Amino acid sequence: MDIKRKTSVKRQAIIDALMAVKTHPSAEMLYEQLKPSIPDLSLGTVYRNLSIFTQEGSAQVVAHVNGKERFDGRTDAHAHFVCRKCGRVCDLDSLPVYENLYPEITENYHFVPESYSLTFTGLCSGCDPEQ
Amino acid sequence: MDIKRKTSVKRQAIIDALMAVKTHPSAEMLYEQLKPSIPDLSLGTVYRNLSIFTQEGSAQVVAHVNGKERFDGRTDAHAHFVCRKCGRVCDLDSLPVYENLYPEITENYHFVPESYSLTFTGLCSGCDPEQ
DNA sequence: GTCTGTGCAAATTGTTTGCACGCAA
DNA sequence: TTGCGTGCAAACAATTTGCACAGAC
Repeated sequence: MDIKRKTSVKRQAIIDALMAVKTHPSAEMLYEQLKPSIPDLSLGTVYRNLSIFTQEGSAQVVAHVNGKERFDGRTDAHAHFVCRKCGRVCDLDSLPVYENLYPEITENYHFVPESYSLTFTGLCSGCDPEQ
Repeated sequence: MDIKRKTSVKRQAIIDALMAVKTHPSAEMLYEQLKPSIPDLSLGTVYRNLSIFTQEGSAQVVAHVNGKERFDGRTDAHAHFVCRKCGRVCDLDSLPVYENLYPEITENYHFVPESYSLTFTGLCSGCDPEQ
């Protein structure tokens, strides 16, 4: 039995914005982005809806940068890169996928994996002094 | 030029405890563990030193569970498993290591990886209803 | 003596929540 | 009309920080 949800302009705007964007925004970044077009939006609503999306599986937390959760509207398995200097979070496509390790983990540890996250940390192209 | 550090009984006790333990404790878990043997230890000191260790590279944050950072005194590359029900954090040894992907990432994205984290989430052996 | 380490408590800050009202069904 | 959705502000909780003193060198 699913939880009843009504449609809502704000809820839809939040998930739309999250899916349209590649910045893996924090709740506040989303709020700032949407505020101009939805002046009566409140930060609490962004938090509430992000929490719902995360539980439903339509969004996920992909990183913690400077103490803030960063969200992703993509739900397919893919890796991320976090710049330790500027805090940028980027998708890394074209990397191998690791669901094939699930059986090995279950066999060796008797844990049942449901998802995984692969995150690389370092300097991004804008912050690497060598570039 | 390194930052000057004096030796300190408490600082040593904190890193010793972190390295001796496989629970990937939070700051408070470490505090509770050490408090009996070091009655005048303060939680702020645990936080301060964990922050130093993390910056130095002698410890790392390996997960966020229920809003709390979880630390690891192991610095070699290895994966982790986080139980979404009980919050246990375990090492997964014997999984492949992914530093070999660094050159590919640099070539494709012009990012310079310095470390990575591979974390599986699911149910642990104590929480899986099938077991 | 100088400078780092620490206890303590207050401050900070990301996130959650209670409440009254708005709005979809 | 019913009950979820939201603004607002207060509450919460993890973490950080200022300050005065303790201890290492």
